[in-house]
Amino acid sequence: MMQNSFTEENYLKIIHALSGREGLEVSTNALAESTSTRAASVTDMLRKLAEKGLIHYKKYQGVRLTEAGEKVAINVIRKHRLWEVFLVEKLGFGWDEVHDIAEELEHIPSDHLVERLDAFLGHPRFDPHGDPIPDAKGNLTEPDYLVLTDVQIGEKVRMMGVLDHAPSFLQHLDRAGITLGSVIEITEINEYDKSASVQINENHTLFISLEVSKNLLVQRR
Amino acid sequence: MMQNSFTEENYLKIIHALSGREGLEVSTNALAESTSTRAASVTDMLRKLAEKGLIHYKKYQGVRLTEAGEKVAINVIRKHRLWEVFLVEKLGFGWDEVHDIAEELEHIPSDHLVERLDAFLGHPRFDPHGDPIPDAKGNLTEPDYLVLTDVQIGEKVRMMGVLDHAPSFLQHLDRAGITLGSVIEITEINEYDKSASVQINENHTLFISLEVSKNLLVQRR
DNA sequence: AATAATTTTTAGATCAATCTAAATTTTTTT
DNA sequence: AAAAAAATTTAGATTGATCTAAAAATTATT
Ligand SMILES: [Mn+2]
Ligand SMILES: [Mn+2]
Ligand SMILES: [Mn+2]
Ligand SMILES: [Mn+2]
Repeated sequence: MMQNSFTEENYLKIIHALSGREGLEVSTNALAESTSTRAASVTDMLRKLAEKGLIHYKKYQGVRLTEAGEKVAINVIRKHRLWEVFLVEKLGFGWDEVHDIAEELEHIPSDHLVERLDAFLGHPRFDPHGDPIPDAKGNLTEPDYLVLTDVQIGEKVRMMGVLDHAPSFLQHLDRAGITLGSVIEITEINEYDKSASVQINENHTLFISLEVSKNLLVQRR
Repeated sequence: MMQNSFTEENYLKIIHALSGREGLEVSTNALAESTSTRAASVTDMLRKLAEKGLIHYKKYQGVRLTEAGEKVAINVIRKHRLWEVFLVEKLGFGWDEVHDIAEELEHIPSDHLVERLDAFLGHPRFDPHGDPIPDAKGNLTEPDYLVLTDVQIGEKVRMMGVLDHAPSFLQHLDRAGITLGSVIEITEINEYDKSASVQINENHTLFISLEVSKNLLVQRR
């Protein structure tokens, strides 16, 4: 049986991400957007992936992953996140620098390698952005965090992840002193623009915009 | 300026290997052999590499690397060997298991990554097979070892590297208890087939065939 | 030096992944 | 329910890396 190409793996990973935990149908245009290609190219690839039994595809109806496709996608995600842990924990990269490199490393095809890397890293459960790492059997459990916009004034929550993975956002958090595990207390919310004053780790206060709040995943304690 | 593809990098690396330290011309057929492709495909690729200024190529005359091509080739070799060190030293792979994986990892394109990996590994000078690792500036100095067939009876030498990198050969050495750094003393050479009796680390004796002797690099002490 | 053998290149396809432009289908609006 | 708009697919090209078969150039042999 033939291997999947980088391109195919990227499609599967993106379909997984876009279909969310409910496994909704993903549209051709959404994929064109995410893969930075044209809709016509997406259609071609969808026919191929369907051919290989990796997606359910009926013309004009959008796509979902098959069991087989889901397995491939989750394995790519596992590799991506393990490599990110390696880059940050072992090589000293910042969390804002690792995505693009992991985007390449995730396609290195060796089960043996992944399992040894996982052991070397101490079987981490989360990547540097707080995203859960699927286990060797392909189980991926998304913890149900809340978005900071759903938190009331006075509540103390813990920062557990981000929705936006863009370097610029991560660097913005660095400058604000917000990292995974930070304790955040909302002290004030401005009605006008929903910007907020927050206290970080009970020691410094700062303003954050709605844009930032919308991209922070937190947990009640 | 466009990046070099995996394929181009592999060609450059192979041209480097085949042209040896004298920088001899490499033939189309030799490349076809090494790349497991047909001569016609090689010709196509050579035109492209010449176009990009990475090789000197005149039809029917064979090829040599340009300065630019040499630089790319050495960088790929540097990455290959650093990743091999990582796989053996950090992930616990055997020296017979790492070549194919490094063959993929060598193409991951990030200078930042290579330099951090190099530092993480403690700036190793040699890979798990005894091959020298080029430095960050692209200096690659081949130590001049001798082949075991050039050693006399009674001489004690140190095992420094291998000419054959095939897993089967490396496993054969494992079974024989010969590793990098082993002290080898030739106690007898059979005229008929040039097989030899050798003593390893002053503690055990064994027979090795000419085939093995021809592939062992050693150093006088 | 002529002929034969070998090596290398050219010609013409194929396959994967992409594109643009045009056609078709679905969805939304009137 | 038509018409208009949007989304999707098809048709036909292009590019990179490969192939086979045939032609051309080089090298070796008589
Ligand atoms: Mn990727
Ligand atoms: Mn991540
Ligand atoms: Mn390679
Ligand atoms: Mn090696």
